[in-house]
Amino acid sequence: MATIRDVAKLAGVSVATVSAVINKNSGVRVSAELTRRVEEAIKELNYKPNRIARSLSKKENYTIGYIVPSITNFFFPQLAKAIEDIAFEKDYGVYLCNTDGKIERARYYLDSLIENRVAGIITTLTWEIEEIDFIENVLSQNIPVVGLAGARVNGKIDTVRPDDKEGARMAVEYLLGKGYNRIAFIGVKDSQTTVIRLSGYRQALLEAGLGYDEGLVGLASGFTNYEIRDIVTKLIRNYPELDAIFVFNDLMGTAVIDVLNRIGKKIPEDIAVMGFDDSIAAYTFPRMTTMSIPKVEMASIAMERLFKRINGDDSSPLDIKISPTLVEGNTT
Amino acid sequence: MATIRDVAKLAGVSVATVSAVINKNSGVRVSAELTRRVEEAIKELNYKPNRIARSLSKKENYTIGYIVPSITNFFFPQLAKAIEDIAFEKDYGVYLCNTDGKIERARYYLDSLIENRVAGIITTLTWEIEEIDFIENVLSQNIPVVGLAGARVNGKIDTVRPDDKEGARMAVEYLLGKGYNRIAFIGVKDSQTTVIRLSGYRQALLEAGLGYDEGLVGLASGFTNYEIRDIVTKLIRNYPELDAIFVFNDLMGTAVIDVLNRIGKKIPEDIAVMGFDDSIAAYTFPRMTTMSIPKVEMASIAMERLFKRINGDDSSPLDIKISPTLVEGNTT
DNA sequence: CAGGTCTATCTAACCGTTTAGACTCCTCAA
DNA sequence: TTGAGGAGTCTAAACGGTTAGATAGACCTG
Repeated sequence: MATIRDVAKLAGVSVATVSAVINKNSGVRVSAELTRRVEEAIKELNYKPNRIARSLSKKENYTIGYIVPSITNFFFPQLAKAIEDIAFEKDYGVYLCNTDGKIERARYYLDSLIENRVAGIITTLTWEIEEIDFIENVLSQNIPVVGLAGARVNGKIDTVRPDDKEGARMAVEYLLGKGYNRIAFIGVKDSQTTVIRLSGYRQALLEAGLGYDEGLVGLASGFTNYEIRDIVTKLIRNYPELDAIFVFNDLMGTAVIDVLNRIGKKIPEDIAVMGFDDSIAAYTFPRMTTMSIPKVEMASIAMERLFKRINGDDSSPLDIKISPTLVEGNTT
Repeated sequence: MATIRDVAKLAGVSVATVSAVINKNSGVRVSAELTRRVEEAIKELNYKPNRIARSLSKKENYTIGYIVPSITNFFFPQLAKAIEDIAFEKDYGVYLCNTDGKIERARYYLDSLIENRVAGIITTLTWEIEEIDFIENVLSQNIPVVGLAGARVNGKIDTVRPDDKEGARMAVEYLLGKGYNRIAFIGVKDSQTTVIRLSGYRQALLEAGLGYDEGLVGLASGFTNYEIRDIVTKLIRNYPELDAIFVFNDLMGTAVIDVLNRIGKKIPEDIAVMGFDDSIAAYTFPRMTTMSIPKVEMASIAMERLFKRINGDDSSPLDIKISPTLVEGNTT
């Protein structure tokens, strides 16, 4: 592969001149004649500057890392797209780091992103405690990190996320307003986001003067259908008067609908189902009622924060919450 | 940020020794005493090797690029996950390059991946002619490229893709077997994959002794609902006896179902709908009948080919076709 | 016309690794 | 006692860019 020295030799100039031609805007002026010769040589050799060498020399890397818990959860590709769009505009590349919910993979990627000297990292934090020291490790290497969606970890980094508690509260309030009053909640074990959404669910019930009954809360360890089947059937057995299920997110919501269909429950006549995040609600029939999270807006704000940090801003970290909005479907 | 020289100085050894300790398996032996001192210094300084420098020096880059037409099309994140999983195992990073269907973005990314000297590229080719010269450009820089899904471009690169023609033929054969005999096809304009799936549709009709009627084929320029609404209503107006629609992919299938629901058609009683790719069929209610593409298997084979090429294999390129399988749902 | 200024270009050091080859010891056989 | 061989460690030159500072003309100016 041709190098800048090959180009310089062929054009009969120095490497500095070639470099100046490549980086037109660097302030160094090159005569028309030499510019022409350099450009010809570049074409002749099909020369492509080596960004690795450039990064090393300039100590800057036009790459960011995006750490995502599950790229197959329909919610995240939409964030990924928004992130990638903005990065593209700014000439940044994006490293895709899918942790698959495994903390050792998050650890590996965080380390790997440091070693690759990325300019910054966008991450969805899902674990909580164990992550803190990794993040601090990254920050101590002067690589900014911004949390996108997920739960807040500490006050050390900017976070941009949906107002999960308020969103869940609104969702349950909506269900109550529709006349449902035996509402279950199904979420994910060991998920801080579940804890927060659950607290909104609880608050709405208490505000309405209804008690909070732990028996109405089911937590699954993942998104696999058979576990959700157990949870749903158990709920129905224990609470025959159950008339609505508020589910942690859309993906899980589809699993719940599937189970209800199989056991012959009519939606929404027998039981209403409501999702959260609007990642897939628009693609189900009947359309699932859900709380929509403005993903593009959220990702934009996160990226904006990240680039501010990359450019040296060290004001104190912000925790930005974005309000979800109700999208009424036909499952309630 | 600490460098290898800082570590060497603190440990009182040479950089070569530090390097040997970091790369244990390099064959160079280091005494226990010096190893200990180096490791202590690394910890003390929180030293992380700079992979950019390493890449430059070793002329190898543990990164591959994944060029994807649309990360928000549910089909692709599933491929992305499979690719990322395999890359992770081999200690490779993945650059996510979302072209959004824009050829200038594909061009940009291909160039950028060359400049970043990635080890290889996995790409879904969607355009056809214009892409060829880009791909050749990449190959001429000795960066292997493997086509995953999408249509074949030329005989210069390995391609791994579903057998689209056979899959479409099977789909239509299945519909005919169920007794439907006025079957429309809806696809995407300027898509080579549409052309291929369409040819399978045509073949099945001809094999069954039914004619091929161009009026039954609708092509949309994208996946937006209102355009699909026009296509569907026009089809129904022109062919009142229409009893089934075979749709290019699942994503589009959901749009078709949505339109049919809105105009009061019952599925599958009035009209059957069948998708392709099984990217989202499992999440719709009723579950959509579709042709399933074994995504993980396909991605694995593509990655296997890519790593063979990275390791110098230059046997002639293969075009590997994977047979889709029918997944019967409740929309037919 | 000497000296100053400006412009275009070049030389060489540097970014942080890897690694070939040189250099020391040390051991052991002849 | 000598010298060959090997183990452990080091020095210094790459890798392919960027860029500060040097250099050489060209052009003014008093």
